[in-house]
Amino acid sequence: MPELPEVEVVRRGLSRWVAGRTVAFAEVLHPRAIRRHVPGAAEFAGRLAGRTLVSAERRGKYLWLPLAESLNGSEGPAGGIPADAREAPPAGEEHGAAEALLAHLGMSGQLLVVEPGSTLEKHLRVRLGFDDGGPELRFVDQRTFGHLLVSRLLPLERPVPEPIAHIAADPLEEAFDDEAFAARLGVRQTEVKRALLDQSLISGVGNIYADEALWRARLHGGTPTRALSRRKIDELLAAVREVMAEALGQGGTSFDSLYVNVNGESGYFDRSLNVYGREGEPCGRCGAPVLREAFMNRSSYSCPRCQPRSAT
DNA sequence: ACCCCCGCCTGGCGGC
DNA sequence: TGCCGCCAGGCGGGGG
Repeated sequence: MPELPEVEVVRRGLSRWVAGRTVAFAEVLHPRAIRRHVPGAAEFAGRLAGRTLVSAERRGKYLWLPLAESLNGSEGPAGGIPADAREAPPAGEEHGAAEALLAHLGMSGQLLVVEPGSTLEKHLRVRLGFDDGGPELRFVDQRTFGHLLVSRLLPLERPVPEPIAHIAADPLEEAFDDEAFAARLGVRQTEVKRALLDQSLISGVGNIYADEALWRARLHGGTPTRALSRRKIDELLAAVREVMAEALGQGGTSFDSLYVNVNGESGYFDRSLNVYGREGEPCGRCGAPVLREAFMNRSSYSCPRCQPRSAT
């Protein structure tokens, strides 16, 4: 279940293995995977053919690859070498990219870099081949919550694809404004866990890292945001960043083989989770059994002693 | 405008 | 053993 750290691991893989390469063909094997690309599968494939994937960008859980007209002018050498030596230029400008290939992995999406001849994955949805004859990029997604599309890149200070203009900066971006976030929490009529999951306030935080950050900050998710002091909000943001940085250091969280990084290796941060999925197990801080509560047709996990409902 | 919550989709698995 | 139904997840959009 990819959240921000896992998506960042994938971005790095794309940056290393795919950036700078030119698409020879795109093949859509399941129309649902491109359902948000309104003009449809044929248009999607046509839009990508011949374009160079300039770089790999991320905001929250979204990934995008700015598109340029072919950089090399013509086809590269056959059996080409992966673009691992060069970090491609940043989004847009240098090559005038005004469009991007946008991806959201949903809960089971994978972007795999594999040899062209290799066996097609059972849940393969979209396939991109390159003009250098090197490894393909494959979008594999069992539960089809993820999707790909090509869209316009908005000419902002940091260009972002049009469909995600409403997604807030994530807490690992320099552009994330702690003070503005705190101010918005101060006037919201909602609970802190709902706020953490609201991608228009802060992006990239999913159910797992919300629970882990709340545990670290000793906050119950049901606490009204207006009850939080500025200091407590700072603690919470620090906790979010901490848990994400640790996960990133370990290559992302993985509970099963559904999540793998761009080369097919699983992360293992799940061994480090303190409360998520640990109902009944002792809290690592105080020993009280971890509590599981229903939340939005799923679950929240917390320590009943370290995270009392009234804490501010 | 703000906030809440349903529905989307699939496969693994628990229970009968 | 087989089948049914529940559960997981992010997020768009509709309803209140």
